Amino acid sequence: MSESPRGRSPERTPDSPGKRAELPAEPTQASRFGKARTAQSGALMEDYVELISDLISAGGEARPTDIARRLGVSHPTAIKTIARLKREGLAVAKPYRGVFLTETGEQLAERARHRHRVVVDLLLAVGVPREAAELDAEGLEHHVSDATLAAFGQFLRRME
Amino acid sequence: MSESPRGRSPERTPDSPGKRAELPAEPTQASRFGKARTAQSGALMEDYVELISDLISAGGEARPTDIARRLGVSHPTAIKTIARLKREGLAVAKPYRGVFLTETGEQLAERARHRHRVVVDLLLAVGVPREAAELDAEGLEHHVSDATLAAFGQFLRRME
DNA sequence: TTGAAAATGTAGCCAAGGCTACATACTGTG
DNA sequence: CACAGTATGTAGCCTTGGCTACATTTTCAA
Repeated sequence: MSESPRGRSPERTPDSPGKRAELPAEPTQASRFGKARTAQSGALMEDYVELISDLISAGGEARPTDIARRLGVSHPTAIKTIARLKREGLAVAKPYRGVFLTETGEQLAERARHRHRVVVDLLLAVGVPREAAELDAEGLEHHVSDATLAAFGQFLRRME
Repeated sequence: MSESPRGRSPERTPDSPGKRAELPAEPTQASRFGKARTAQSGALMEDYVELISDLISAGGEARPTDIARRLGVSHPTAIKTIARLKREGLAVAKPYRGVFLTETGEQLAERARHRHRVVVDLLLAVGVPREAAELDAEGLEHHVSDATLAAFGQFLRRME
């Protein structure tokens, strides 16, 4: 993902002011939404690298079939995504050999894992039942900014 | 979104047990991911209905161009999504007239708005800076389950 | 009242992320 | 060692969510 050749072109239709509008355009909100949406892109990649990292730790290898099963997708889907991981320099894999992470991929996995842990802990700390916390963290973790993550960390430390 | 004719077919490849795998398949995790991913689908719809509702409240009408600008997308994108909103019975619109929400759409908007508010409040309550809270809530709100939302509410009430 | 500017709508393209169906490589047992 | 049964990989299709380019309506100011 990161910077695909399409992306949000910085010069969109000028979208001239518009007399009729009593709403002040509010460019702030646009960037908000834009941010949220773009961020969502890397989410899948993170899930993959995190899982691959886990599989390797747990069993010494990460095979497409296992990855597919764990993510609840068909194996072609997994393979296609792994190909993208390779394209983006996060993973390496030779045909019929397992998948491995590059240095970059491992770092991403580590960060994802950390974020996941903090998010789950925070949810538990504010009283979310364990089950829901684990479930929701999966979706939430990809939308937590560094600032928010830092705040979570502080909150958790403050509560010990 | 909801139930498009494609969706996750319940009978996928049986993906037979597999002898070599020391990892226990863990169907739980698969559903976790699946859940998170599927949930993500409705996110865009919610953003739209919420925004349309806001625009109507604020200015009496919701026009595609405003919607597009506020969401940071091109107007054809907005129009296309609005068409989908109509298909799914969340909105109505006659050509060159503004967009309006159906009863269902209004309800969805209300729920989305509520969720958004609670999420922002919770973030603030645990010490996330206002700026980050507003920004992140946009992405987070769509991944908060009812159970988690309830827990957030309780936490906030407990702290008042 | 008319015509240019803005808003709206349409067509067609792209990538991501899914899936099914089919083809190929591996591997382990008989 | 051969071959059946997995695991891998490929091809082709679909929907969502974006975009640009172009066409059509509305609107408003002269």
